[in-house]
Parts: sequence; C-alpha cells; structure tokens
Amino acid sequence: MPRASSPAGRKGRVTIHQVADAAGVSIATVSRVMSRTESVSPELAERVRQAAAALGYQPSAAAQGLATGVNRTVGVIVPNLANPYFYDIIKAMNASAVADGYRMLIADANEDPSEEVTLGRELLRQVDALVLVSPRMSVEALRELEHESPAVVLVNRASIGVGLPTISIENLGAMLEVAGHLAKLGHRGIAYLAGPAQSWQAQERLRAINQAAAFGLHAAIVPAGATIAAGYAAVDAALGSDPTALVCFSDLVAFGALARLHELGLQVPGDISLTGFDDIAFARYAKPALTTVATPLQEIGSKAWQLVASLLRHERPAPLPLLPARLIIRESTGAPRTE
Amino acid sequence: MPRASSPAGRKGRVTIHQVADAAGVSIATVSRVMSRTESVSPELAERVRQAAAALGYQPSAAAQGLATGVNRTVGVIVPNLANPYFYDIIKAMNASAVADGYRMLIADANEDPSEEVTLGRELLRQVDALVLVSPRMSVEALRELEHESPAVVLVNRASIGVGLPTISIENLGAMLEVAGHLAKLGHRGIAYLAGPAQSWQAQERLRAINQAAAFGLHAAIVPAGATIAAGYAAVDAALGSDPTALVCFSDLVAFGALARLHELGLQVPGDISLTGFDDIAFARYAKPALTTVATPLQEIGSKAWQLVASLLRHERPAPLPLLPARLIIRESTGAPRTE
DNA sequence: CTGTTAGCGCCTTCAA
DNA sequence: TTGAAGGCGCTAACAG
Repeated sequence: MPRASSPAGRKGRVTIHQVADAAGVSIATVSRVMSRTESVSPELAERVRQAAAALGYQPSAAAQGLATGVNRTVGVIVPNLANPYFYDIIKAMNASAVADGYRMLIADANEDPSEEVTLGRELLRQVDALVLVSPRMSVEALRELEHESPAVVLVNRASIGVGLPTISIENLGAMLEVAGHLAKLGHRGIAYLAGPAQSWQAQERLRAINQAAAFGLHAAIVPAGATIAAGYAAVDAALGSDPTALVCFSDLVAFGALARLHELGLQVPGDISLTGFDDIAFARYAKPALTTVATPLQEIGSKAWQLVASLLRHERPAPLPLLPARLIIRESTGAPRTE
Repeated sequence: MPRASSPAGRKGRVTIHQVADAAGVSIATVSRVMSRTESVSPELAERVRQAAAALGYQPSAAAQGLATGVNRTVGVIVPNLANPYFYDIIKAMNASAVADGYRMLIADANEDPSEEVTLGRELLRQVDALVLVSPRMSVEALRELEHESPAVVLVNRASIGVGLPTISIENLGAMLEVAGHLAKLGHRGIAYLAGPAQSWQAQERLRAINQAAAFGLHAAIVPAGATIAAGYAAVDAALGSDPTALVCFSDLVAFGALARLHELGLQVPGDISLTGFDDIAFARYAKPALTTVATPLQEIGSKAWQLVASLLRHERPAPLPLLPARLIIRESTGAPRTE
C-alpha cells in the first residue's frame, strides 16, 4: 500500500518519510537538516526545508526521545498548584528552561507528601529531570528518588542528609529579622501561626521564632498550615495566649488571619500586629499592607533551572549559598497597645 | 555483550526486557501485565509484577507513545503564567486530567499572541490535545491550529467563525450587572480600564460597557491591559474625564488602579468607586474589599477537560452554554460624591 | 556530503 | 494463554 502523501495536517501525523519523499532525499538527510547538527549541501537543505514547511512537518517528540534517550522535558512538582507563591518561581524557571529548549511538565501534589513520591516516579517515565518545589516528602523518599533519577533538584529544601543540589533562601535569618522588628516595637508575647510540619522552610522559620525567646520575644506556637483557610482557622486558637502580634508562616496564612481578625473586630495594627512571609504580589495591597519578607522568587526559579541544566550536562554543580531575603516593613505592624 | 541485569535504578533505565528476563517470560507478557489489557495467567502475572517491582521498572512514556500513537499528555497555553486568575482553572483542569491518566504540559505565552501560535505548534509534537486559555491569537491562527491538531479546546474565547469546542462565562451579562450596579448607585460618568484588545473576554466586557450608555451610564474608555502594572499606569489617564467610578477589566487591573489611587490620596469608595472582575482569592482582602464578578474557575477547568476528553474519544462535544457569573458587591463601590 | 541500516522500548497482530 | 516478530518515527553509526 503506497504511503498517502497527504497535504498539511490531515489525519495522522506527517512523518520524516513523507518529507524525504517530497524533497527527493533520504530520511537521514531530512533528520540532519532538521537537527542542523551535520552539514548538508545548501540546495538539498533548502529543498528539505521547503518540503517540511509545505507539509507542516513537526518531528515527533516521542520518536526523538526514544532514539536519543533525551526528552527535553523537566518535571516540576509543587505542593499546591493554586498557591501564587509558586507561580513566580515556576514562571522564572520555565523561561530559563524554554530558552534551553526544554518544556515543563507540572504536577500538583495537593499538599500530600506521599503524592509527591508517586508523582515523581510517574513523571520519571517521561522527563529528563525533576524539580521538587518545597517538597514535604521524607528524607528517605528523597533519597530513593535521587537513586532513581540522574537529575533531581530541590527548591526550598536544604535538609541535611540529602546530597541533592538545592536552592533556597535564608529562612532562619529572615524570620529572625521579623522577630527583631517586633521586639524593637516593644512586643514581648506573640503567637506564631506555623506552617506545614514537613516543610523545611516551615521548620526553619519555626526555629527562628523559638530562638527569638533569647531576646525576650516569646511566642505561642499554633499549628496552621500554608493556605488562606489555614490562617483563618488558626486565629481563634492563637488569640488564646493574648498575643500583641501574630507572626504568620506565609503571606497566604496572613491573609486568612487578617480576614478573621477583621471579623472579630480587631484593628491591625492598632489592636494587634500581623506579619507575613514571601511578599507575594498581593501583600502590598492587603488592608493594611502586609509587613513581610521579600523572597527573590525569580532568582530561585532561574537558579533552579541552572542546577537542572548543569546536572543534564553531567556536571556536579557546586552548592549554592542560601539566598538572602529581606524584611519589608509596611503597615500591618506597630507598637503594641499599652494599657 | 550480555545485557547487564543491574539492580533498581543504577545508570540507564530498566527496560521491559530486563523485567521479562527476571520473570522468565517474554516481553509481550510483561507488556500485557503492565497494561492489564489482555488476560495472563495469575502465576505469571504475579511473577512479572514481582520482577517489575524489584527492578523498579517504569515503562518509557516515549516508547509507549511511539508504539501506540498516544502520549497521554495535554498541552496548556496561558497568556501569563504569573497571573493568579489562571491558577484555579489550571488546578481544576489538572485534577480532572490526572484522574483520566493524563498529565499537563504548561506553556507561557508571555502576553504575546504570536508566541501562542509557535508554542501550540511546538507542543503538538508531544501532546494529544491542546487547551488554549484566553488565547489572543487571530482567528486565522486558531483555524490553522484546528487543522493541525485533532483536539483543540478553547477557554475564554467564544469567537464566531471558529468551530473549536469552547467553555467560557457570560462576560457581557456580568459586566452589564456591574454597570447596572453603578448606575443604581447614581453614577453617570465613569472610566473603563480596558483589557487586552485581542482578548475575547476583553472585547465582550467592553461591549457591555458601551451598551451601558443606553441606560445613561457613560464611560470613557482607557486602554490598560491585564496586569497590576497596567492598571496602575492607566489611572492617571482615566482620571482625565473626571469619572465617579473606575471599572476595571480584571481584579489584577483593579489592584494596580487601587495602588495608584491611594498614592494620589483618593479614597475608595469615598472619592471614587472601583470594580474588578474575576473574584480572584485576593479580591476580598483588598483595601477596600473589591466589588467584582465571581467567575466559576473550577467549573471552567473541569469542563475544559471534559471537552478535551470527549475530543480524545473522537466525539464531537455539544456546544456548552456560557457559564453564569455573578456580581459580588463588597466595599469598593458606593454612591458618587455629590457636590 | 548522502544514503542505508540498525536499533531506541514498547505494543500488537499473528501463530502456536 | 503465551511467544515471536514487525513496526511506531527518529537518530546515529557506517559505508560509499
């Protein structure tokens, strides 16, 4: 049965053979022209390009992947696809990846650590590298993935005991800045709306809060989480210790807390101060504008890709220093009410 | 050279052959067990599963794709990956896709219509379907893509002249509600911070604004865009017509406008009213809380996937009705100042 | 510089 | 129920 040389894009994909036929050359020549890797005589190259364009030829990624062993795709796992915090990272990372000819396969773990492991394994079937953003999985799980894949990069997770390349910010120092800011304003007893227990960033921030006691700033620890809803729900318990300020794990948590404080008729910062963390784009538009910590999301994203890229080149990237984050003082913090 | 039967995950992927060898069966049997499509005797199936687990075998997606012609991956193109409006849509769509065994390849067009076309073509090399979210590309480009791919779905774009399955909300009606709300409050002369000219949603919303003149509500049209920065930048021009209210294309634009209004010392809604559109999660936390239009983002996402799924089943999905969106009155709108 | 050919890993008839 | 074998579309030697 003769191969039907159909016009651009009608039923069934156009293959390299059809282009070769149309241009009167071998498929090898077409392949060479498309991948511009070996030299082909100008006239042949031109004929091939014409034919390819006329037929609307697009090489099959699957076939290329099979033949070369490289998929030019990187898998990205985030705890929650609806959290704006991750988008700036993803956007920056994607831009760098695209520049290097890679695409991003995104997976949503829905705040479930075990889901992260499953997704990672599943993703490995079709990607060349994996980027785990703020992974909550155990160190053991991390090590397993490390063994199953030649290229895994961690974002926001600098746990000891894992040799994976990592990019994160200086969480502890930044949260200490927050505490210091509050202490200087005169606060002594605060409440901390803590993040997810398995999150490394949450652990670091919590450490900082606990350390602040050494400077006379005492915090009641209230488990919250990473979402607006979690912040909202934790406020009532947090108020139990009669704090003069609420320090939140993240901006999202702070937004939730803010909503509940308003409901309760409490003024911020008049009655109580409030801080966030991350400085997402909306932090400054809150009412009142959120005092928070600015994290270099773009830089995290592009650095993460750099790590991936060097791993893909079979290099062993040098450990990256923790990125600095800085306190942004806006309107949600003030001196505690003196009565 | 004998095939090295290496333990789980060391150098080079585990193939179906290694599993077959380990289980003492043919690769056909392994394939059948993995895809649980044909019957295999219980004992053999068990042996194969054991071997696969022991070796950590994961079928290569590329090989499967090549052999079956199905990649189980869908490409999603959004105008801007850092726009929170798209998160909930993406998240919902992803959840549905994952439930059906599909993954999502995400591409960011960076607000560039021509980029959308390029990305679409590129994506088609490795996906089974394409979802264009709020595409700005021309009708011609849309038609080309339609011909090049068997499965393309449109979100937020119901242009006539294109036969692609579409899911969108009732933009015109909703924006008319906004205008009606303002008119009832007593507003007569307002300014509209318009969205991207190529966006169908922007066109519909603009139509509504123009229609409102029939009810005595006159608007000065000011080109803005779809981002916070665009809203911020458009305020000064918008104020030129001395409006009593600023109607914005989207919440993001409203956030930007709000920031500028604050800078100028104008009170909202005391000095001027402000409205958004979309009701992103942060709209209620703005200062003041934004009067806006709630759009069923989750539903858009899951419906979009349903369209894709039926296309993948070679069905011709029935046209979906425009989803209703409803006005949410919060604190940013009030009666115009009477002087 | 160009063509032929042997796989890449898997699925899927076709026989047995 | 099982195995053998031919492709899927492409790349990469290897000849010429």
